[in-house]
Amino acid sequence: MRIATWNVNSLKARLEKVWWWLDRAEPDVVLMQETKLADSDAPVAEFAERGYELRHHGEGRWNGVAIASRCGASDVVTNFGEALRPADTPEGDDAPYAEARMISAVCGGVPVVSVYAPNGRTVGSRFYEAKLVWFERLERWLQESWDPDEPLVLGGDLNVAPADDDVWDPQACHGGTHVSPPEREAFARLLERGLIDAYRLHHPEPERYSWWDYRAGNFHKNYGMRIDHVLVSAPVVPRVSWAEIDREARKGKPTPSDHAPVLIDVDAPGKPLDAGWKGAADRIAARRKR
DNA sequence: ATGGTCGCGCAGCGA
Repeated sequence: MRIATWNVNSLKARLEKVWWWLDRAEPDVVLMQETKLADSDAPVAEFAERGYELRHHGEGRWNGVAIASRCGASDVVTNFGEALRPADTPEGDDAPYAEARMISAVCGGVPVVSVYAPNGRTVGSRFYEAKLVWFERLERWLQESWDPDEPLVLGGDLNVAPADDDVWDPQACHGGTHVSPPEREAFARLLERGLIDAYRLHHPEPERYSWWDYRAGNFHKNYGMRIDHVLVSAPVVPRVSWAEIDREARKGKPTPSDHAPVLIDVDAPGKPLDAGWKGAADRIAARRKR
């Protein structure tokens, strides 16, 4: 079973790219973020034509998460099992319930979760504080709804680069969001709880990113961050046969998302996929000199 | 290396 997570940066704008990528990677389950759609606008029929059941949770315009699965999607939970609250809800503990950032389902016998952590904007802002509160809510949901001895695959845009190897230039990123100690501690607590970074398990090498700013040719210089993650529980670890970040999906036309999909194969390996990292280092080094 | 680009939606904000 091939499971991917992909911040698509508008599912509506990305639809043609998504169809291309489904053909390319043949994933069984795709955890999506930033669909920017209301549930009523989710392209359920279009996914069904391609053999995927689409489960969507969003209000439109911002945020929005979804799960597309060709091996079933049962027991759907949205927003940590809470009702979405109006966006003008007072700040503080209500922040995790104001935006559509979490959906889970059981696909092919495996519980999967698609999450989109708040960006945080700037360290110390109320948006940053809300990001940390959101991580606390995620932790509590995990504690209440999952036994670490049970299978779980949690994927999404966590908006945290867990280590300095996960950013193109730690000095340049220092002081910003995604790398601050409290954010990294929130990520580390997920690992302490029993989740394992499946990509890192298979790829210890540095300079592997999942997001690159659209601007300034950052993708072509590989100035990025590894902020999209697939975390798996201990029972799943020995079943993960392969992991990749498909940087090919960040290229070309139609316009790509600013994020690349992160994929794992659970049990039997899926279709072979050249994610385009081999030889990229030399080409990138040449570009940086220009 | 706080923006040179996107998406949304029609001005300017969020990422």
